[in-house]
Amino acid sequence: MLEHRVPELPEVETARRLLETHLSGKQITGIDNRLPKLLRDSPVPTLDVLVGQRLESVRRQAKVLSLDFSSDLSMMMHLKLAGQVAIFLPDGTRHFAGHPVPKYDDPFPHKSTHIDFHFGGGTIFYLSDIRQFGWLRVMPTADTAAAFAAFNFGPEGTSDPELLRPLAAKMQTRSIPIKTLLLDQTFVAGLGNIYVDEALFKARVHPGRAASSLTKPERLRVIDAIPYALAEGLKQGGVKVINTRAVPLDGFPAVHGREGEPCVVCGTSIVKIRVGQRGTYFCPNCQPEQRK
DNA sequence: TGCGTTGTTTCACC
DNA sequence: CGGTGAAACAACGC
Repeated sequence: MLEHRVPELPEVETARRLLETHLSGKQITGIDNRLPKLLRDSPVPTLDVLVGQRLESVRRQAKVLSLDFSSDLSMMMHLKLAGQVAIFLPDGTRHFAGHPVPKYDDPFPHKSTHIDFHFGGGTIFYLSDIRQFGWLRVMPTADTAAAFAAFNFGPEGTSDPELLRPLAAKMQTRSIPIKTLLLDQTFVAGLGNIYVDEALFKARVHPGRAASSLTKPERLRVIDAIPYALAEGLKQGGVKVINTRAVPLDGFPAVHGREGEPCVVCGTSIVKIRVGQRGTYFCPNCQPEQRK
């Protein structure tokens, strides 16, 4: 079983920072696109128009990135579950965000590396996607606002808990499992399967409970746990790769992917169930199905 | 070989 | 019409 580091918001934000730090101000000198179908529903159906352009900024909303170039063109990008951003600098250092395949010390381009973006000065941005589920769209920068708006994203999960407070009332009106609600990007933007499990563990709420069944203290704990879990992930996503190896932080994730292992809080074995068709990990003692 | 995998969209149904 | 749950979809490893 492949170890997953699926691109959720912390990984996408890490990718944004890498792209902005290492590529902004640089000009694209050439693009080798070996998988043109990644441009799905793209208003401009080719990357060729970006050659010769300079990257000005990199924006993110939820898990969607926009690379904004000179001449008012933007490339929107979604890494979905297996996208990887790799930046090779002329000094030989490599910087990564997203899925762990290709591995950090593999030769590039890897067989799952689909696009090479060559930048002035010898910097290369490799976009890999072993599952080929991600997408790119090229459009005028002026059209990105409408393109972002069309996703109808809820508030950013990284927001101050105070700004997320209105979500408490909305939870009361929904009968679906709290986990399913938190995965809905129009409810709150940025949580994926891993961080939802982590947030609900932190909040001590069973993932399968109907959102409307949560008490007020539970709703507030869930809201507080959303930015907490994302910040924990960002802390790890931002960890530098040392000697071409990613170093996981101790204790994270606390429950996701740890079936049968002891809960870090109480030692009870972590249990895996399915909630809304998703593999779901939780501690049956810390997150009881019946309110305590 | 069919199942599991995730983020997102679509669809049937009440 | 809207909420809900399930299926579909992308590709591939096991």
